[in-house]
Amino acid sequence: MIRVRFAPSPTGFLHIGNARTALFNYLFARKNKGIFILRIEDTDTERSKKEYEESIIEDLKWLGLSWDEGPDIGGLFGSYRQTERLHLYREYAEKLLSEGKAYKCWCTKDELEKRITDAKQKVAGYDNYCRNLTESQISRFKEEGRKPVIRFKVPEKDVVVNDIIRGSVIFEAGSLNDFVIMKSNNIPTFHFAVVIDDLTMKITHVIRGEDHLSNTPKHILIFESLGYTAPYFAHMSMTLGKDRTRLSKRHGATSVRQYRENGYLAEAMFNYLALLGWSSKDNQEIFSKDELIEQFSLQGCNKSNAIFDPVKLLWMHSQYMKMKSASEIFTLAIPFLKNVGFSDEKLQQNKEIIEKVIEMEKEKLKTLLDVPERTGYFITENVLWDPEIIKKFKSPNNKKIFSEIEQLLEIVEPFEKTKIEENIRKYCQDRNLKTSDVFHPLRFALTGQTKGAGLFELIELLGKQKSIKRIETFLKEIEK
RNA sequence: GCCCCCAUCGACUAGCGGCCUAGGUCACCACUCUUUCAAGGUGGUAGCGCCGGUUCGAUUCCGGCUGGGGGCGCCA
Repeated sequence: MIRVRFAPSPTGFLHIGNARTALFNYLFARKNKGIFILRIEDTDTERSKKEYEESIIEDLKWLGLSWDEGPDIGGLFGSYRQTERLHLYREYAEKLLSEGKAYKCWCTKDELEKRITDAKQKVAGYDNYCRNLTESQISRFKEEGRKPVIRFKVPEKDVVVNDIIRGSVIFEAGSLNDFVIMKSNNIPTFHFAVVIDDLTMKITHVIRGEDHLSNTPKHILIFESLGYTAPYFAHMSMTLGKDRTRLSKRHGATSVRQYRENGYLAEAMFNYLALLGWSSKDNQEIFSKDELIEQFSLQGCNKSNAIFDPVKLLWMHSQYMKMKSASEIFTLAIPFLKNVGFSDEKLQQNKEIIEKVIEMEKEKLKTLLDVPERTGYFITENVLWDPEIIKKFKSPNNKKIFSEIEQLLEIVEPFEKTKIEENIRKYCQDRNLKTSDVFHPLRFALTGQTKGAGLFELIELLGKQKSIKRIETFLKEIEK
């Protein structure tokens, strides 16, 4: 049985790059009918926060991921929160200590710093000083009240990482120095905790970012020292920003939370992320979740880093918007409509008309955030006209046109789009007016917008009363 | 400084020695449709980083260089 995990540390919102890692793990698990595990790596007691754990879980669920074992649902191999498994790490550390595969290091920060710069070593970092301390040295350190860390005694041997995506990667002996596995506060470091957890949770495949490739020898060595074989590894390419540096604040929205708040649909994000660093052989771009699960393979993963392109995401997103029904979009857009001030009552009252407008505008809606902008003017009581644009329509001629159109609308029967169009076009012809000289100002008067749905269906939907009222108000406005 | 990974249009990618005059998607440009903004349709610009090998033949295999990314923490 294949078992994979996604192991975020709760030190911030779910990052897009991490979301992609989670997604690949998820796809791999589902494809192979395996188990997907969520594990919280909260051993950084300084930065970890419970709220972040909650938000990460929320965002993963929103994205459409589900797991079979995790901190929120439990499982046979729990706990799934590292701070709740501390006894385990201590147990294994003791074992290594007693077998002479690890040792206590009493060095202070200052001492370490000094020794490292003095030595000008090839390998940056610790010089394994505390490997061979005498009894008297140790008792002196104890008397001084020093709190030791536990370091792993790195054996002098080559380590080969057999990576599913990258092939075999060789790290030569001597490129690693003794690293800390237990901090002085008796909490494991990341390197130790991952191994113990992957071991005890029976993880079969470790799928993670390439930033961990260089750390993998450490993990393999720990597995071996404990008498186990390491799981399979697959190091996926990194997600970069436009300038080929790590995706960061500078590049705009970087957390899935932000995209969610900006009105993105989870399915589109899911689809886009899956295509970063992975592709099917047949040029397909739009995939349902099931298709993705069906077609995913680690062999299809690209080795080179991928740049996150919000523009392509947006295009893909608009494709998903088109696939949604008007009523689905309405429901999804409710929070965004409320954000601009429409009450629940108001929205429910106008549900039908909003859905009609959505139907009309659907092709143009790129995100849910566009919904209030493109439908709000239908249900608002007071249209707001941009004073700058109003200026353009202030001519006496326009006043005449508007009042005549008003009268014309008064008598159109039935009040539906073809009839309205017929009448207004005839009016233009009779007065020898260019249609565009009438259509554009009219749209602006009715909606306060210079863009939007087809003018005549817009008028029909607005209704006779509202249309006339708006023209009247607009006339007063341009008389000012 | 040492170690590791990577390298096809601006971006995501297909390509796994001859099917390549390098294909698709986004973006971009042009045309088209059109009462606006879009969307759509049609067409187009644009790429194998460089230098050496191997081979009858290299985008594809090997080496070097260059460039980009990552790691070397009592962060994860």
